[in-house]
Formats: sequence, structure tokens, C-alpha cells
Amino acid sequence: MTSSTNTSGSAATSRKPTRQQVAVAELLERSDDFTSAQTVHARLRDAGAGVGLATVYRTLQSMVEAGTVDVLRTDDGEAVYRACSTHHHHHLVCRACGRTVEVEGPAVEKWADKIASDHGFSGVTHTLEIFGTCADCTATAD
Amino acid sequence: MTSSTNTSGSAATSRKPTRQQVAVAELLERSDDFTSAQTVHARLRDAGAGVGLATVYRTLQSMVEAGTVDVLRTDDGEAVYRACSTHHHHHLVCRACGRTVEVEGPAVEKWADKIASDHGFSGVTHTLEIFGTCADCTATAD
DNA sequence: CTCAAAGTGAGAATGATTGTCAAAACCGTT
DNA sequence: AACGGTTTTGACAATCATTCTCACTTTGAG
Repeated sequence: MTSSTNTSGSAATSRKPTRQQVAVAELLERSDDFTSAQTVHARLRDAGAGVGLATVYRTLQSMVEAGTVDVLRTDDGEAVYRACSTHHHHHLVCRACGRTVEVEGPAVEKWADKIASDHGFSGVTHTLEIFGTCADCTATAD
Repeated sequence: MTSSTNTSGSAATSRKPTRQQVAVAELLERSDDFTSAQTVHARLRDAGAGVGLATVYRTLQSMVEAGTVDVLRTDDGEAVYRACSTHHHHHLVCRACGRTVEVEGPAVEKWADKIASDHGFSGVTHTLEIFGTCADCTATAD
């Protein structure tokens, strides 16, 4: 079951892509929407690949630090994760079904940086999420 | 100390401004920066006005719903609150000292709304916070 | 004054996240 | 292949913000 099938050891940039790390990463790749650590853990368990909860958290954290995954907080404070393209962008999230669209806005980035530097701030970062109800859900809700 | 709107019972829109609700509200008014519920509770206790933790949470929640207070989440998921002007705006927060500056960006609002409607989303809202290190802290950090 | 609804508060309960630490997987060496 | 040393894992305990519970107090109307 734990067959590694690592035929050709592709270009290993990092030290060691662990089996469970791969499991978490792949599950996120497959998910279209933001997923909580708890959910990732549960789904992995269901799928047969038993990955410890602590490991899921650790893996998710390092992925966030590595920039391969985006994280944001739901209204009730739960952290949710999503595999994302590496370039900077923001999210448009459907309040009802959770559907997510990646959006970009160079103008916003510049605006934020300018505002910050105007006030003497350095090392500027920002968070921006847009919430709404998507067309499908608006129709269904009727 | 809690004297304020006790002039004449005229047009009382809300039901009853309770003593502890006033305490929480005034403490927030006095605070320049975002404050956690736990901190509000502790400060209130220190100040002699014993207000139950549960009540602090309840009060804070209703203030958020009423729109008289803004809430955002710190990186570790703690909710922090701040009394704010009622019109829509965003925050520039110093990562080191917590100093907060309210900023506006009509362009950003429009951009967010447009992006959302372009994708068929309705009932659009957004969250935007800018983080950085303020000039004072940059100097001190040396 | 009397009743009932609303608000309060102390502590229990919840639930996500983090810490702990022994066992397991991994790696380069011998 | 076996050997040390290091890293990762995982079951479980610990933490901590937030919510729930429920008896008690306050408030307002009649």
C-alpha cells in the first residue's frame, strides 16, 4: 500500500518530499476550494492514507511558509488552506457554496504600497478577500 | 463616569444601554488600537468595573453587528476589535507596535465590486488590511 | 408591587491548534 | 546489510479563545 513508485527521482529541489506531505499536497491540489486542516485530516483518513492530525498541521504550516499554499480565516476563526499559483493574487469567495476565483489587481497592490509608505510604513504586506454570492447560488436560493 | 446620553429619554432607538455595555464601548473608544476580547475583559477588571467575560464577548458581538465596531483576526486567529467611524474604510496596522491608521480607497471599493459582478457575484463585501512596520518601530528595531 | 422578559456572570463545555516525546523512516557510512 | 544520527511522524495531552448553560439580578410595564 505504501508503494512509493518513485520511478525517476525528478529534480528534488527540497530535501525530502515525505509520503504524507505529498498526500496533503495532492489533496489540496485536487480541492477547488479552501479546506480546513481538520477536513484535510478527515479526508485523508477516509482515503485510506492515515496521516496524523499534528502532521497535517505541520505540513500545512510549512507549505504556507514556502508560499505554495494560501491561508485565510473563516468568520469563526478557523484557518482554511488552498493550493495556489505562486504569484500574488487575491480571492473572490462565494459565501454560499465556497466556490473560489483567483483575481488579480495590480492597481490595488500599488495603492496599498503607496498608502503604507505615505504613512512611513515599511515591509508592507496586505490581505484582501472579496466575498459574495455567486450566480449559481443566487439562482438556487430563490 | 458613565454619564452620557441620559439627557432625555427622547428618541431611544435601541432598548437599553446597559452599564457594562457602556463600559465596553467606552473602553474601546479610549483605545487607539485593535484590542482582543480577553484584553478588554482584563482591563475592565483592573479598572474596577467587573464585567463578565461572557458579557464582553456578547457585547462585542452585538457592536460588530451594529456596525459600531470593526473586527479583524490576528495571524494566530484571535479576534480583535476597535471602535471605528461608521463609514467604510480599511486599516494600516503596524506589525510591531500595533499602531493603527484608518485609510480609505474608493478606487479599491469600486474595483472589488466590479471584479465580483464581472464574475456574477452579488451581495459583495470585502476585507482588506495592510500590514507593515511603522517608522518609529523601524528606527527602534535597529 | 408583581410578573415576565432581558441581561449578567461564573464556570463548564467545545473545538481548533500546539506541544510532547517515543517510535519509525531516512541517509550517508562503514 | 547493519549502524549511528537526524528528521518526521503520530497518538495524546495541554492550551486557549470562544461559546454555552443556567441560576440570579436588573429593568420596565401594568
